[in-house]
Amino acid sequence: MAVTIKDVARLSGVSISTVSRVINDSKPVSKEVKRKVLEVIEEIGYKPNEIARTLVTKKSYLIGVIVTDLADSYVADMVRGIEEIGKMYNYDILLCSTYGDKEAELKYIQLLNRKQVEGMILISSTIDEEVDKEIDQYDIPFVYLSRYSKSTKYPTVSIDYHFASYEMTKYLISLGHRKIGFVGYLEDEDSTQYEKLNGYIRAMEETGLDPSFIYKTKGLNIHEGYDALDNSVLDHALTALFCSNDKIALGALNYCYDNKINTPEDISVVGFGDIPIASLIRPKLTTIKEPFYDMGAVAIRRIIKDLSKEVSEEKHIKLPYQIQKRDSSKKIELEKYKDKE
Amino acid sequence: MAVTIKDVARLSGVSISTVSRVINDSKPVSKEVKRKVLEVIEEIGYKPNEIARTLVTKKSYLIGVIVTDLADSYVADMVRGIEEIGKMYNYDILLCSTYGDKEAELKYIQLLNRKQVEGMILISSTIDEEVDKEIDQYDIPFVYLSRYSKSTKYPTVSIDYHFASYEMTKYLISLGHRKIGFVGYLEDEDSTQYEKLNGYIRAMEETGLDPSFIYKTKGLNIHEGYDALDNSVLDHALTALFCSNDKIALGALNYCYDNKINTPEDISVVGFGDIPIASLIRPKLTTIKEPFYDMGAVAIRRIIKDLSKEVSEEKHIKLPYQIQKRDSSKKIELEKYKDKE
DNA sequence: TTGAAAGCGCTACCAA
DNA sequence: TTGGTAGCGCTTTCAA
Repeated sequence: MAVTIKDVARLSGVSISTVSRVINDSKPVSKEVKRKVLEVIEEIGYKPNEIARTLVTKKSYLIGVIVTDLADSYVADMVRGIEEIGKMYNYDILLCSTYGDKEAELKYIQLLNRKQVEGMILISSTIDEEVDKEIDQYDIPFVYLSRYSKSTKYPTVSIDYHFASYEMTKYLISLGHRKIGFVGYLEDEDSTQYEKLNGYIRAMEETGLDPSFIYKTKGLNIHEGYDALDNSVLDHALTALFCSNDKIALGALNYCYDNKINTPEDISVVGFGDIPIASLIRPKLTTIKEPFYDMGAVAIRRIIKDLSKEVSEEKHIKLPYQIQKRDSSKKIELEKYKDKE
Repeated sequence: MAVTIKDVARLSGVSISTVSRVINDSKPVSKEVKRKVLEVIEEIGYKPNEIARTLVTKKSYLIGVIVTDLADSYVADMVRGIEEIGKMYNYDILLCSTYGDKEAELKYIQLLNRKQVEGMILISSTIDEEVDKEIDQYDIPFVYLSRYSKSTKYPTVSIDYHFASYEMTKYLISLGHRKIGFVGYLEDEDSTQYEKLNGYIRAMEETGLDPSFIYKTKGLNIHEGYDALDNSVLDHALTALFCSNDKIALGALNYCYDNKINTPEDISVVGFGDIPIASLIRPKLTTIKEPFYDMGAVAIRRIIKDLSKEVSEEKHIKLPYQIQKRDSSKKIELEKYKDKE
């Protein structure tokens, strides 16, 4: 059995109240008593039991974090942000992975609540009503870090996907590209994928270009980006491909490599996200840098603010992003462009 | 205030003992009473407070996991293994990142203990005595998932780095390579990097080859792999480079790319680890697949076994690995080989 | 099969 | 400045 506050009290000849006071520095304690108590604590290696503490104070210093899959580097990045900032406020992270299973999500929300977490952050693949309903039952701060933007009454942290996408498309156009394809996973209309698509469409239409070169993937992974492409890329003489995320872009890049389409000479390929690998592959991928770490950091800051009863700022926080111009996109050469026209 | 067991007891007209019995299914309770209690629980949405439970049962169902950095994909993989298996036994993960700071490591070991974790897994960049001493103070199961192999009295889970490295070198030799360089981070003699180096040396010497083409990096990251190389690669007419980890191999690959040395035509480059990116880049990297997920899984299994007082198997568990032969390594062409001789 | 009560380790109140 | 004590929400004896 570990040593408890009682042992300390007994050994230093004071009451447990006094011991409690010195370890919490909560009320004045005379110098000598304090010294003695500290001495005993040091000697017998007493460490307060946080569980007992939590039971009475109601402060667990625990934040529940439910993620889809840590293997996604952007998820890991978000968790890093959450954890690092949380630590600054003495909060610890209780981690659960759902692997996209909605039932698991529901289950973990309950579980974490039973474990008395003070707040929860959900990095989810979906936002759905059942989850909302479940969260409703608990009275703790909650933030969505979702790739879906369907309106929810709970706070979210994200970037302006539509505008980012619009800007990226404009950038490609400014490079001289006219026939620009969009590659994305267009399954769920509430997904950010659709926001990205719409940004693309708006930019194309504004410039009087044809926004109909759309390649639908069957998922968000590399091989699905690869599989979504076919000969029509060449047939349509596309000179640029805007992929809705970096993994899909990687797939596109590999498709080009395998089909002897040179990047960026023959075709520019750009992504979205800026996961670590984007700047490691050759050619380095032009993409939109999403501030994943910051999203995590902001999410937990928001929770900590809520916890301290500070008035919360806006509900849906949008963070800045950046277009990372790298080697996979290139100004179109005029002659070549004319050839293809 | 959340509803407690008292509310349930009052509303269903029984004692809290009885309620406790039905929620835990610990002692016989008459059918009607049980039904009634369950009904009330459902109605008012009672959820047991795990903190209170832990205080009396001493079971927190919490495993502390201290990692270096989640951004390293292998770390994330290990954590996945830990979490998934842990969940099967109802264990949750309390996550802390040290970013290589030993002080933080020590601090978190204490913190997690105060939070009453039942076991701890340390994914560390080092194994050192201070940490060992700190762990000594607590009486909970502990497993090292370290990249260092210095002997420690605590259980470890790893692979046989020496032999894996030996085998990989032999594989390169079997491909016809004779001038094989080793690229690694040889700072700390207790590091697994040295085990890998020794595996390389043994294989080379056994075959009567010169094992002195050693490139020392200044760290384990891509750019450090890149920076470790120089013209001597060409001068020595090396035909293969064995890199002590995948990131370093990536750096080597990039170095070759930038210096117009074709991989694998001019030089074979192989790595160690098989992080996700290894099979995504082109050419796909030949490497040794370390079972990161399994290492995590085995580590937590070991802890759970310890917890259930089962007799523990061997202390230092070695897991199988695989050589992944991919596109960055290639049989040497005889004519070319002769040219270079 | 049930209830009363002790107690887990701690904080916080009240009284001295 | 100190000590006594109630009580956090629960499990687990012990007795009925």
